[in-house]
Amino acid sequence: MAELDSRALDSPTDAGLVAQWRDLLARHAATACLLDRELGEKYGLGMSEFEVLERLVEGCEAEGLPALRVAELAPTVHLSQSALSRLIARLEKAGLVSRAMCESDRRGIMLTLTEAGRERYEQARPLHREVLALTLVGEIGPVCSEPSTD
Amino acid sequence: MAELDSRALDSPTDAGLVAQWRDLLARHAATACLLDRELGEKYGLGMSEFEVLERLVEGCEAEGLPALRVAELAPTVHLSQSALSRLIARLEKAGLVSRAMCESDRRGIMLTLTEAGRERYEQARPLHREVLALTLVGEIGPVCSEPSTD
DNA sequence: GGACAGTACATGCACGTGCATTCAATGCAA
DNA sequence: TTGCATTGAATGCACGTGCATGTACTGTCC
Repeated sequence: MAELDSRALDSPTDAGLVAQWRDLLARHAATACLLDRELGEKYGLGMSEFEVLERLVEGCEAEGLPALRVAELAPTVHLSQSALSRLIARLEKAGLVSRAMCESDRRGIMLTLTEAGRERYEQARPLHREVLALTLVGEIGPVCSEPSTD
Repeated sequence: MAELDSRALDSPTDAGLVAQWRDLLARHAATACLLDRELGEKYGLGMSEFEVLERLVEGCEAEGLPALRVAELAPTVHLSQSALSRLIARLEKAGLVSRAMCESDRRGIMLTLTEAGRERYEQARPLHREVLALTLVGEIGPVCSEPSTD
């Protein structure tokens, strides 16, 4: 007879899902916001910029190559293709990466981390880890640290 | 002698944090993207719009009041004050909520869910739960469902 | 009462994002 | 070889967001 109640209730399963989702949302918001603020303030990097630099470092170390294709990078960062393209343009303008045409497939773009790029990454990493340790451990506590709720 | 290695390595703790963060990022991206796409396509609601409607429904049910102050709503949605203000303006323009001056404190705004607003929420909720069930359970699997990676 | 700091919300502005489109290069088929 | 669908990446555009600011109102201290 539940259909008589216009305010349908969540099943226990759904309630759990919603709780999980809200916790995830809160953690994401807190971490992303703090990360953006801190990295931006101190190193001129956004969260995604840092992420891309990190993938670049890892990718190069893993394959021993000095460069990585944008197409390889794309699936690992959660950005649309256009957003990634512009992000890379920003990094290049900042002198942190350099774009070069890929010889084997001239549609592709090879990304190389510049010396400045690697340095910037190495400098920023401790702060990045610090933020994660701060926001990812323990209970989410009270409703904490929304954007502009310093 | 770790300082001789220019590529500092993460401590085991940090590595775990990073893994946790990446999982969270992936889940958030997948869920938020799908949620936005589905709710937007079928009910003309963004993820945050739905969230606000839901808080409104819950808040009213909890307090038995027909209205909620924006200030009460703010800390529960992970949006800046300005973003929330505009989101509410959108909801009002769509006829889903109505804004009224708060008598006890004339700076405040009382939000009321319209009949259309409640209906829209009730209609959209099953899809919302469906998406959560789809993206939140189990391992994150392969790098899945970035925006525009249909 | 009058001045003033603080709060609640709205708005101008710059910016990052996604979608749709465009352009170049590739692979395949006829 | 020519023609055509496909892929990699860049770009025009609209839109949602955060920051800084503005406006209205409240409470307090004098």
